[in-house]
Amino acid sequence: MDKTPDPIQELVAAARRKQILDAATQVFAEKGFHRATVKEIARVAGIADGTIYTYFASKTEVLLGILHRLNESTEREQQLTPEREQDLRAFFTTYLRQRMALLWPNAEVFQAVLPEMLVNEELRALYYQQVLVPTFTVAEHSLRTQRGAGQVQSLDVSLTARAIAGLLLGLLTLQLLGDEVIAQRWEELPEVLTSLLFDGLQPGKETTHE
Amino acid sequence: MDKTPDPIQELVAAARRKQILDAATQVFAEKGFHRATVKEIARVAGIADGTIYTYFASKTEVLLGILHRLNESTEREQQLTPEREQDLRAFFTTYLRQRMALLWPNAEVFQAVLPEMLVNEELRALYYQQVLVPTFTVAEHSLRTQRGAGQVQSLDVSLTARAIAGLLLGLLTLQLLGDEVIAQRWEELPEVLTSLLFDGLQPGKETTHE
Amino acid sequence: MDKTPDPIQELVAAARRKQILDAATQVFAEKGFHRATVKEIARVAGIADGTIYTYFASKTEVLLGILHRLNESTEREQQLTPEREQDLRAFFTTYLRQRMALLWPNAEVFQAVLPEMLVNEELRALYYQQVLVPTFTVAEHSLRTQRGAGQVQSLDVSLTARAIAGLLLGLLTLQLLGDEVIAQRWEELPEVLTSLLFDGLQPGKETTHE
Amino acid sequence: MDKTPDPIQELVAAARRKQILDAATQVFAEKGFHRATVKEIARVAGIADGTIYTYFASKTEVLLGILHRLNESTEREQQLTPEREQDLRAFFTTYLRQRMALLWPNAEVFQAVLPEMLVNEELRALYYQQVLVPTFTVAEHSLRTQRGAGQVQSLDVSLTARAIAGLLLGLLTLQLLGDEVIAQRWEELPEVLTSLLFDGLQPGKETTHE
DNA sequence: AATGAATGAGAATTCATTCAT
DNA sequence: TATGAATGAATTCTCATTCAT
Repeated sequence: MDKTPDPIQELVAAARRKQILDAATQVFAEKGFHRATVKEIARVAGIADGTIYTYFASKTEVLLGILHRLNESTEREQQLTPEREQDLRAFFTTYLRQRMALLWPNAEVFQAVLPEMLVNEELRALYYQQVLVPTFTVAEHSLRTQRGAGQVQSLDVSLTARAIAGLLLGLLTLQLLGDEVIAQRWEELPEVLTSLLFDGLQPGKETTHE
Repeated sequence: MDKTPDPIQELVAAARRKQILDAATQVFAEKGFHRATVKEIARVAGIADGTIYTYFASKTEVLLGILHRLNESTEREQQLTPEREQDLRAFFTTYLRQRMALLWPNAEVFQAVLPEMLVNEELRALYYQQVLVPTFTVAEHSLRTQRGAGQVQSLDVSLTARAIAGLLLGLLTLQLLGDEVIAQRWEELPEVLTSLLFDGLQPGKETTHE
Repeated sequence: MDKTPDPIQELVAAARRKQILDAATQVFAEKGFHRATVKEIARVAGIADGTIYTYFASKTEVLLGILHRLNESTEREQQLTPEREQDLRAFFTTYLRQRMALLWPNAEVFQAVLPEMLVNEELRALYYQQVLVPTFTVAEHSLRTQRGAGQVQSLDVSLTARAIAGLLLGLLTLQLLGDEVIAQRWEELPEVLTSLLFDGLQPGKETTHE
Repeated sequence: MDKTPDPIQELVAAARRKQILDAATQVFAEKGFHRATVKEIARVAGIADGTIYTYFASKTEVLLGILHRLNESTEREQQLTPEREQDLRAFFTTYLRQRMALLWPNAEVFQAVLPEMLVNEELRALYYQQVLVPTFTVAEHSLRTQRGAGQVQSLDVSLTARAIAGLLLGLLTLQLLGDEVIAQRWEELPEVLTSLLFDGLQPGKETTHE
């Protein structure tokens, strides 16, 4: 009478979930949440429409499932963050490179999920709490640590963390909006951004770093 | 056979268009493009459903109408951009303040329009060509001018312009995603960002500007 | 308080009616009753939508108007029928030629009106009473007269009259359905049909008439 | 990935198609194509609106479906046509009787489909190619054969075939337009028409056939 | 568990008709 | 009378979700 948590069943179920979420991510990204139909997702996943409802209660839950998966992978990344002190500048470049390497393949997920988030309270809250807050927290903590060590000047930690996060988010968005310069030179961005954030716009300072 | 362009009729028609676009902007922002119904837009505009089709061929055309309006106001702003040389830093703060003052009230429009843009090729192309390209062009030109005058160090103009645009776009997006810090401290951002971009993250430089 | 039957006004009104009916005939024939819009009819007539309602109570009434006009012209034709006794055969050819000359230009009207008649009781009754019944009556009378004069064999007058009417109606319909043979050889039909109806299909009789 | 054509499913699907086409034929005939609503067709078929779209892509496709069915049954009839030589006259009566027996029960279909055909290019072409052309071809062939055998006088085969087809079509149309004489005496028509076409209108010939 | 046909609520759009100007 | 913008009922079609097999 009890649920027998058959481990094999669970593996199969997990695989099906992944299958569905992968398909949904692709279709949501291509067509957007509303234009994407459950039928199409099922087709891409290679299963019948109805089967999706064995694993997810609704189309919206599928989107939430994508978000949760994103969240899990984000959590794993968080650790990557504060590497040991080398040159702070070098560290920062590495950090950016890491984050962007994570952002790039998730661009599709982001594209799938962002629009609906702007509109769906529940989704937005979930994403904010589970992805953004931890990101900010880690970043703020990192900044504070560096500042304490005198590595970073005394700036507004909260807003700076958000500015850096926003910078990446914004660049990703611009790329999704069709900017080819960003798309083609994505690799160069970590360096350019590091230069921008360390040397600033003002001249005569680039010598400072050296 | 010809239309006699009765100026009074035109005024009335323009007012109706505005009425519809205002209502649509609000409803799209609240519910997103798809969840927003024509009926609801009409209700908010205080007219009958069918009347919308006297002014716009389809729901999508209403969205395009919003975009065109945004485009027009953006065009007007572009001129504001390169103000007189004072302290470059002060100029930059002012510039950011202007742009953000424009962004803030248009947040709703942006929220209404962005999601659909990520998914609708035509819309995306339109926005990119009519809003982003001019913005980048102006910004790049400005940066080049300053650099020529030795005011700005030798950096990658294209990517830097995009970085700054992306920074603002990303911060706006974060705010739309529910970040209250940004929402509450929006006013402070120009200063903080100027500081970030001029002084950089590295310590010991804040004295440079003084 | 009374209606002043200003004769000039009446002329103008009659002209407007004609203008509208002409336009409606054309548009109904092209698009069918339902696909034809009042707006389109008005456009073709060169007036505003609303104006049509000054002259006709509804779109259906416009169709009825077309039918009435057809009826009037049909009435006028009826007289043409029983021409002088010459060779009966020659008379019949002439008769067919006349009727077909009337049918041909009215093909458009017929196309406009027939489909709706098959579906609209009122319209059907009207057409039947005002166009078909008189036609049959005249034809039957004519047949009876000829038969009395020994010119026509003793056949079923009612059904024969209908057969001849149906023959013309059917050929017209076939042509409207796209038969190019009929369209191109419309002129020859009176002779061919006369031959068919007088000589019959059986061989060895064609000599009879000679 | 492939569809396994489950024969039971196919039977069920075929039954549903028939169910829908039957209902549509009835409703189209009663109300005409445009006044007929999908909702009404579904109601008559005893299914939900949406179900119709599982089997037909659009309302127009339902009409095409009716036409295809008509076409298939017409194809089957074509074979019936040229029966063995007996008295040619008797043959012709039989032929007419057959065709009219086919026409009569299809009157409803014809009524449903004709009006839209007069207006819809695609439909018209389809009907012409698939129903009329084969009919003419068979009829012309039959006439030529008979003529070759000296059974039929030397007449214009093309136009004669069309005249006979038009005769039946026209009589059917007159009946649909409400002529009660034709409706009540439908059974007698083959004889009367045979008499008309063999004996002709001219007197003195009725003896020929005897 | 998987299937996919059936469901029916809901949405965009059309258009005959009205009516203030 | 003429106009044509406004109206809103009505219609086609879509698609998330259910459920019998």
